[in-house]
Amino acid sequence: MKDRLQLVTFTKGELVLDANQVSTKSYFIRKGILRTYFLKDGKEISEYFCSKDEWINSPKSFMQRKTDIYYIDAIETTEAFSLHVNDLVYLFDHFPEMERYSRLSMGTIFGHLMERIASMRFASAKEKYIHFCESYHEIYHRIPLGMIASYIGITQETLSRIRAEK
Amino acid sequence: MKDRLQLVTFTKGELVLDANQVSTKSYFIRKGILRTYFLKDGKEISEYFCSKDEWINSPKSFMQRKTDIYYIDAIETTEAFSLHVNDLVYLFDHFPEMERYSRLSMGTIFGHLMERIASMRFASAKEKYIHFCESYHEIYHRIPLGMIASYIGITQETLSRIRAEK
DNA sequence: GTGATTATTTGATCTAAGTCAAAAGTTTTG
DNA sequence: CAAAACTTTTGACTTAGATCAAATAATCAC
Repeated sequence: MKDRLQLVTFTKGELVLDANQVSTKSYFIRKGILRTYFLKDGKEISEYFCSKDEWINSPKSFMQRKTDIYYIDAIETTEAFSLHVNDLVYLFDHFPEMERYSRLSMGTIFGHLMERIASMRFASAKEKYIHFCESYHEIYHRIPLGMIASYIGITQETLSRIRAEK
Repeated sequence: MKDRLQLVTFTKGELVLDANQVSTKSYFIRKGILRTYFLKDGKEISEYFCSKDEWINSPKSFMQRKTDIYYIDAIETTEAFSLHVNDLVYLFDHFPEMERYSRLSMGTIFGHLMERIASMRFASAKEKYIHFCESYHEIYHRIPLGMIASYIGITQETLSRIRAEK
C-alpha cells in the first residue's frame, strides 16, 4: 500500500490539474490548500477548497476517465499524497469492503452538496459569506477575497463591503 | 429479484416520505412524477423532480439510515417499483459488480449537482428558468409554476413575468 | 528594498428581482 | 355544477447587489 502513495509538493500558485487532462490522481492533503475552479467568460470561478486530511480530484473526470471543465491549483504551498486511479481500483478489487465505505461516504458528500445548493438559493450575500466561513472555518481566513466571492457567487466589491461593515 | 420489487401507486398530492421517517425504500418510477422538497419558514422548497425510469429516495437518509430534512410527494398520480434498502444491500453483497456500477453512476450525479451549483450562482432568473426547462425538458410543463420557482430560487411572481414576456 | 504587479477598498450610479396587494384563472369537491 | 380552495397573473413600489471607475494597500520579483 505504502508504495502506492507518493508524497508530492506544489508551490503556491502551481497548476495541479489542467482542464484538458484526465484527472488520474487523487491527492490526500497533508499541509496547505488546493482548490478546484473552472473558467467562465475568462474568469476563474472557485468550485471548492480542500485542506489537511481531505481528498481532492476532479470527480467526474476521475471516476469516468474523461476530461471535464475543472482545473486544480495550489492556493498555498501544499504537501499531499497522490494515489493513482489504477491503484485505487486495485484496492477496490482486493478490499471489497472499501466499496461499501466509499458508497457510505458518498451519502455525506451528497448531503454537503445539497445543503450548498439550498444555501445558494435563499441566502443574502451576507448569509452566503457566513455560511462559507462556517463550512470552511479552519481555513476561510487563508483564502483570498476574490476566490471566496466567486465561490459564493457574489462580486468582490460586495464581499469587501460585507467584511467592512462588521 | 422480481419479488424484491413491489409495484406501488401514489395518488396526486400523496406524501411518499415524511421528513421524520428514515428513507428505507428507493422508488423506480414507471409513470408519473415524484418530488423531493424541504421546508423553509413553513414554505415548501422543491429540491428535485423524478419521472419515468428514474430512482428517487432521500439520499443521505437512505444511505446512512437516519432521518434527514427531505419530504417526498407525488405531483401526479404515480406508479413505481419500490426496493427496500435491505434488498439493495443483498444485491450489492451478491453482485459485487453492482458496487462498481453504482460508483460510476455517482460520477454522473456529481456532475449534475456541480453543474446545478454553477448555474445557481451566475445565471439571471431567466437563464435559471431556461436551464431548468432544459434539464427537465421531458416534464417541465407538468410541474406547477410555484414549485419551479422554489426549485430555481426565485419568486413565483418573477417566474410568471418571465413566462409572460416571451 | 524598490518598482511593478496583483488584491482590496471606496464611491457613485443603475437595474433585476423582491415585496405587498389585489385581480383573474383553474381545479377540486361536495 | 357551483362554491371553495388553490394557482397564476398583473401592478406599483422598494431594495440588494451589480457595474464601472478610480484610489489604496499588499505582495512579489529582481
